[in-house]
Amino acid sequence: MSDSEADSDVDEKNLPSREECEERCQMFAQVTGTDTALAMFYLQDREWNVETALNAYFAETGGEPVGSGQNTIVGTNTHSRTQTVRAGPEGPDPEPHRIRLLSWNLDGLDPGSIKSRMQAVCDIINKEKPHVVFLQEVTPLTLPILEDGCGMYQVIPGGDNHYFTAIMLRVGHVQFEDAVVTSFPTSKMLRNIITIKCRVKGISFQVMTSHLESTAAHSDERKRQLVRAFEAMKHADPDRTVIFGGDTNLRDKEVAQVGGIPEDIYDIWEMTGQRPEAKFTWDMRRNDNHEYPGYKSFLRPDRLYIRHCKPRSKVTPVYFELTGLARLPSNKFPSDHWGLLAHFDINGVSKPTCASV
Amino acid sequence: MSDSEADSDVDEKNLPSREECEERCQMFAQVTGTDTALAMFYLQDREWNVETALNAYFAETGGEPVGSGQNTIVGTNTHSRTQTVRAGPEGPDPEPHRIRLLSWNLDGLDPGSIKSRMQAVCDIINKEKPHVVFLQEVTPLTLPILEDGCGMYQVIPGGDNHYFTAIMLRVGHVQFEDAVVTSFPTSKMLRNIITIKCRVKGISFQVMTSHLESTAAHSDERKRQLVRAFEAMKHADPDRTVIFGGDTNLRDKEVAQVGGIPEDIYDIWEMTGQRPEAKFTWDMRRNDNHEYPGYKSFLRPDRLYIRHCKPRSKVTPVYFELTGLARLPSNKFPSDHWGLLAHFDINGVSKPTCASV
DNA sequence: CATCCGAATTCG
DNA sequence: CATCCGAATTCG
Repeated sequence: MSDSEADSDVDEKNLPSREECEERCQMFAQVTGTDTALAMFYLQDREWNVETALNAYFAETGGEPVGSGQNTIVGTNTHSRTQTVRAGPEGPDPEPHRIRLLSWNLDGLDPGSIKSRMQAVCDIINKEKPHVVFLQEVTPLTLPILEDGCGMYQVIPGGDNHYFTAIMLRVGHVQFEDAVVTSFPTSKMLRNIITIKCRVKGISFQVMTSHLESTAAHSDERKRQLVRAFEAMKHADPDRTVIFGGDTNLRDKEVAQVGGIPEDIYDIWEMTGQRPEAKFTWDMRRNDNHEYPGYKSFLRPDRLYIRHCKPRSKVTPVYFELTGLARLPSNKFPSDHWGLLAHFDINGVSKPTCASV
Repeated sequence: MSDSEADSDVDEKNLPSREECEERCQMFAQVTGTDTALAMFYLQDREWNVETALNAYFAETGGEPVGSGQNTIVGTNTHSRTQTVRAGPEGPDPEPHRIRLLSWNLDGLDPGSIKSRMQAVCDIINKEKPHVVFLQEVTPLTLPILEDGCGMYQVIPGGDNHYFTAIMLRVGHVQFEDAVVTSFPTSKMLRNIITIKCRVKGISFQVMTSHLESTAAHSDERKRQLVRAFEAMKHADPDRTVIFGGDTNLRDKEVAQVGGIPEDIYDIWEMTGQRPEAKFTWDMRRNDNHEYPGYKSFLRPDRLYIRHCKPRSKVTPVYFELTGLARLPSNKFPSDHWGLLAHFDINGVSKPTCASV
């Protein structure tokens, strides 16, 4: 939406820096499953444009081209080059086997310290550099703060008034393919799902976030929405690794009441060992952003689910942690929810040798 | 329990009346699938004792004897003879193909007009003469009223304090075999199931009643109890027709939440045409035994379920009606619930010719 | 500008 | 002697 104001100070005819060229070789090698020597062969004749090089490679080798459909990676790559220059040169990926995803309900509805809370969220995102970020309770006021504060990210909001969800993709590291926003037909709270198809390190993903119907009183609608999300995961292209999550507002008994998690879908907190210290993502015992007299509830509304691609999984969830646990100078936490940071390893990929580091 | 105080005024050596003999011939013919001529042949040499005659018949023809197990029909038959004499002679069964079952929450907890309400219930039972009666909210005060007022019935209570369920069997028409009371382990309201094995017109039944956990707030416990009841129905002897019901306190969505009614179990109100006038068994719009300002709820807490015997069903539910719809002189209804009266037809049995009527 | 839990209670 | 509904509200 407001992602192009910084483009003018960069001459697109200039070649990228040596470090940037190395990074693009790594990316090409990652996506194609080849090596940096071949990458350099394709990139140096195409002004180091990764998309052009990849399309040429796939056209010659008969593989799948990048960026099919209406939304291609052209805009993303342009953005990527701009942003990468603005953010300064990066070295080669220190964790080529690792993919990270953050999900966070930002409590944009609480006006207290809203700007510094959102800036703290940006600082954490920029430090952790997750490839994909799921956000809930973004507002018209907080969206520009997040966009400005996370210049390295492409932001796809799921709404534009009151409060809504958004997905952020790390430019230059996530190849955006397609985004669709699907409303829940019987939601009384304008709830929906954002579904984005993208590639990360050569792996095709479908990432989906939602903020399912809130409060105990709306359990039935929430369960309907959960069932729809599970159905969408099940029916996604088998080639894609599907990750759905966000603020589901779920109670465990509700998951049981809809028949449990479907057979081929897994709760990422559960499959990474059910670490108790990462369980309660909304915990009044530790988080006093909202003070109510008398009660100290702790729940796990924020959840992530994965459905692997077929015929075999390409990533493995390896670690699940909470973030946003530190108080800000205002004495508030960034949100009343903790953020969820999930780490995935790419299966069967060992760290490549990095000759130039 | 208190079923023998009237025995002394009857000489057991006396032969039954002509009408009683005819009735016993009908019963024998019904059970054996023969005719009244053969029945008379067996009965007249055995002092018109139906059980002895039936056992002789089955011993000679290799069929299944009546009254296996610890609880035999001996006691019931003795009772039957007594009660029938006390109640006066009956003619032959005017509806030999018909079996009837009544279920009713009697609201014994409401002290208002309690005795006349319970007497009205007895009057209805004695008029309708259902073979089996399921009662809920019987109390220590109301149990003796029901026992005294329904002398033609054997009463098996499921508890003895506060309030509880009971099953009544029409003596001489229902052959009692066995009764078990099974507590729900997590009930906070002492709820249980009475399970009775019996025979009616030659058909083996397992009849079960319960008063499932009450109030909207205890939905989860109620659903657990429902699942247990369904499991008990499913696992009953395949030879038996199983009828479970009572005040289930169910809302339709709760049935859906436990996965719906199991495949081989049917809701008798539904399978008899879902007659709207027989739907709401607790209807504040029509029943003002309890007056609350402001709300007029109507629900269907009282339900009956059937699981047929294998390999094919022996009875068919044909009609489902409400009872207790008339105001008493006190202006109260017999209970705040209507009673459910279900009518079953025995499959493939046409009315026998009644030569002597 | 905003109040999310959940058992108990109110009130229509 | 007894208060069962259910959405909204309270209060811990």
